[in-house]
Amino acid sequence: MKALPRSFYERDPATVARELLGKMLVRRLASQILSGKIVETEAYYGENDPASKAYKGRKNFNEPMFCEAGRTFIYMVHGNWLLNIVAHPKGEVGAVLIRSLEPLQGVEVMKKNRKTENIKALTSGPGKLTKALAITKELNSVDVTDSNSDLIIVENIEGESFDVCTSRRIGVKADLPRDLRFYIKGNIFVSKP
DNA sequence: AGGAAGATCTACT
DNA sequence: GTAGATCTTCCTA
Repeated sequence: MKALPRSFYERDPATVARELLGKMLVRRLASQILSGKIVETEAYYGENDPASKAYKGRKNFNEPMFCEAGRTFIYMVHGNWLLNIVAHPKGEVGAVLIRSLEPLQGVEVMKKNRKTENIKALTSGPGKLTKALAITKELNSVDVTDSNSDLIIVENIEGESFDVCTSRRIGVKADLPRDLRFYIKGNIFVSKP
């Protein structure tokens, strides 16, 4: 299992968000592996983006966004942990929010974590997928390019193709006049078609 | 101390 | 399908 290189994340957040679609997110637990295909993402910038956590400058909790690309940035909103991957060209600030996954390995564990038998409800939303994969603040700032990490992102199984759709970001109070949300067309695990 | 935040679940009109 | 309560941290006063 080979993680994507750091250079993948050292580009414009929107580009990274677009290209993360179809990649595999792998969560390594003590006894098992949980994984899912990334089907929905959103890009966030730094000081020029009013919706970004980094908008009001560097704080303790958003520290990772200002650091090396290719790490996680996890924070709590409305009682849910949300998973971001730090992504930006060197010297800039930005991150990509993982909004939903398609479950691949460890579905039974995910069902237990989510307390539901409904496959469609397992990972079809940013707060849901973190519960399903047992992602909490403990995984904040983990390096997803290091194959030894408990959370990594790897290249997709080859040969799969799909159409990409874009839209405005979801749930954002003050959005930029751009489409910064990307998702796989027709995938049932996308939170909002 | 108080309120806002990238959301989710439930229960209804 | 929409509306409301409630989820848990971190920020600002």
